[in-house]
Amino acid sequence: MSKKQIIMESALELFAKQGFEATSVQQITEHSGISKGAFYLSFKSKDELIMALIDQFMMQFISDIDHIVNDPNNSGEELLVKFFYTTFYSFQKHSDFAKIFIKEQAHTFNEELISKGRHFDQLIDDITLSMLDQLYGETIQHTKYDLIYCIKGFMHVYSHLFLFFNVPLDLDLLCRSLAEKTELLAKHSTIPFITDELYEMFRKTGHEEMTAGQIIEIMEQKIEELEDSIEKESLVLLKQDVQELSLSPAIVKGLITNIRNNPHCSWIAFLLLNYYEV
Amino acid sequence: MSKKQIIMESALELFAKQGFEATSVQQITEHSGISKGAFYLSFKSKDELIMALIDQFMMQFISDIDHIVNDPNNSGEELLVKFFYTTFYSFQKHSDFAKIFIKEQAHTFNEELISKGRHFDQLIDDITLSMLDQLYGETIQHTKYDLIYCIKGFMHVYSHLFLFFNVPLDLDLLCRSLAEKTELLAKHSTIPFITDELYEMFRKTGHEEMTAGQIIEIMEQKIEELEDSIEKESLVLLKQDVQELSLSPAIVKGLITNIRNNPHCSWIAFLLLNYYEV
DNA sequence: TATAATAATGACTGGTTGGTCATTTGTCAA
DNA sequence: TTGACAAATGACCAACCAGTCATTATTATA
Repeated sequence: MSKKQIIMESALELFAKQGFEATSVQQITEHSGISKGAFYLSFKSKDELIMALIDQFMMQFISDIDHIVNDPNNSGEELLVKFFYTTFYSFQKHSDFAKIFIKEQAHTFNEELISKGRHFDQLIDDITLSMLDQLYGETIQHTKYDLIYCIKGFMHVYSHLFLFFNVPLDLDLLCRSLAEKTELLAKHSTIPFITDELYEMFRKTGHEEMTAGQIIEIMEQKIEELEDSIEKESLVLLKQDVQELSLSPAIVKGLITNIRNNPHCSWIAFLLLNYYEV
Repeated sequence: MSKKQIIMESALELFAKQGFEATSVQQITEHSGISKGAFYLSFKSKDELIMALIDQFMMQFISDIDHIVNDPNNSGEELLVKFFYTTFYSFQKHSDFAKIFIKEQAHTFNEELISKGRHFDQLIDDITLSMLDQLYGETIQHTKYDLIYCIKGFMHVYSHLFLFFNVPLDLDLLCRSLAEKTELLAKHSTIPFITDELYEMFRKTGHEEMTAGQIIEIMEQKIEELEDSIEKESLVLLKQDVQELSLSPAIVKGLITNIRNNPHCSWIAFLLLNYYEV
C-alpha cells in the first residue's frame, strides 16, 4: 500500500472519530507511524488530504449508483429498491467516510471544499432525476424536484440510524420501505414546491462543467498508474478519441464498457459517459 | 440589553458565519466591543456560551411548537400545516441559530452538548408523535416512528433551502406541500422499518427525566428575574404546588395558562405541563 | 469630596496548531 | 567501499488559542 493510502486510511479513522478540525497532523502521523515531514511529502497541506479523501469516496459512490441506474436490467420498483440499497450499502461499508462527509459538509470554510461538495451533490441529483424520469416519465413533471428532495431527506435521516448507532439493521427491509414511500409520493402528490425556476436558482451557484482538457489530464494520470491490460489499452484509445474524434460511437461505447467494471476506472467511465452524451 | 445578551447576539452571528470552533473568544469580544476579561465575567467558558445559545433557542422553539400541537383549535390537515409552518418560520426567524444547530449538532465532542442535543431531539420527537396520534390515532400504529423520521427528513432538506440560499420562498405553499406528503405517507404506507424495539433502542442512550427539584430551581431563578406581575405571582404559586401538592388541577391549569404566553415563561410552562401529566 | 465596591481592561501564560527545513538515514549502481 | 541520490526525520517557527489576574476606571454611598 502506498504511503499516501496509509495516511488516508489513518486519517479517515481519526476524522470520523474526532472531526477534521479537531484532528491534528501530529495525531495523523503518529497513528500512521510516520514523521511529520513524511506527511508533507505526500500531501501539500491538511486541506489537500481531506480533499483527496472526499474525491476518492465520492467518485466511487457516484459511479456505483450511476451504474445501477443506467443498467437496463433494472427497472420498475426493483430499480428504486436497488438505488436505495446501493446508497445505504455504500454508506455502511464506508461508514467512517460517511460520518466525515455528513459532519464536515456544511461545516467547512474552505471555498474549494464547499464547491466540491456542491458539485458532487449536483451529480447525485442528476442521477436521481434520471432514475425518476425512467420510472415515472412525464407523470411527475411538476413534482420531480420535490421528489429528489424527499429522497435526499429519507437518505439523510435513515443513514443517521446506522451511522451513529451500532445496531445491525435489515437494509433490505429499509429499502423496500423507502421505495414504497417514494412510489406513493411519486404517484399521488399534487402540490409542487420546487419549480424549475427555483431549482435552477439553487443550482446556479458556481457549477462548472468538466472540460475535455481536464478529462484528458485525469486519463493520462490513470494510464500511468495502470499495469498493461485491456483497461489500459482501452483508456489510451479513448484518450486519443477525446483529443481528436476518430472512433465510431459503437467502439467508444465498447471501450467504456471495458473500463467500467474496474473500480479504478469507474469514475473515468462515468465522466466519459457524461462527456459523450453532451 | 444585558451584557450577556450582547455577547450572545454577537457570538451567534459569528458562529453562523464561521462555525463554533473556528470563532475565537477574541473575535467575539472585538465584535461585541468589550474586553476579553468582560467576556469571562458573563460566561465561565466558551462552551458555556454555546450551551446558553442552544438552550435559549431550543426552549423557545420547543415551547412554540408544543403550543401549536396542544391547541384544541387546531386539528386535521390544518394542524399539520401549522406544525410545519411554526417550524420553518422559527428556522427563518432565527436563521443564524438554525445554521449553527445544523452544523454543530453532529460535530461536537463535548459530552454535555451531545446529550443536550439528543434531549431536545427527543422532545421534538415526543411532540411530533403526539400530533400524529391526534391526527391518525390507531391507524398508524405500525408506521408512526417511520413517519416521525420522514417528517424530520422533510424538515432537514427543505430548511437547507432557505438557510443556505438567499431566496424569498413561499412558506405557506411549502407547508401545504409537505402536509400533503405527510398525509399520503400516513394513510397509505404499509411497510414499517422502525419498530417499537428499534425506536426504544435509539432512545435509550442517556435520557434523563427532569426532577421536581430541577424544575423548582429553574422556577426560582425565573421568579427573581421577573418584575411583579400576574406571571410572577402565578409562578410563585406553582412553585409552592410543585413542592407540596396543594392546589386543584383546575387552578394549576389556569396558572400555567397565565404564564404560557409570556415568552420568558413558555419553557417553564412546557416543563410543568409535562410534569403534571406524568 | 473621600471611600468603598464593583465593572472592565488587556498583557500575559502555557499550550497547540499547521507547516518548514537542515540534517540524518536508506538505497542503489559503479 | 564509495558516492550520489532520494526518503524520512523531528526540532523548530510564527501564529493562534482559551483562559487568568494584577491593574485601572467607573459608580454608588457617605
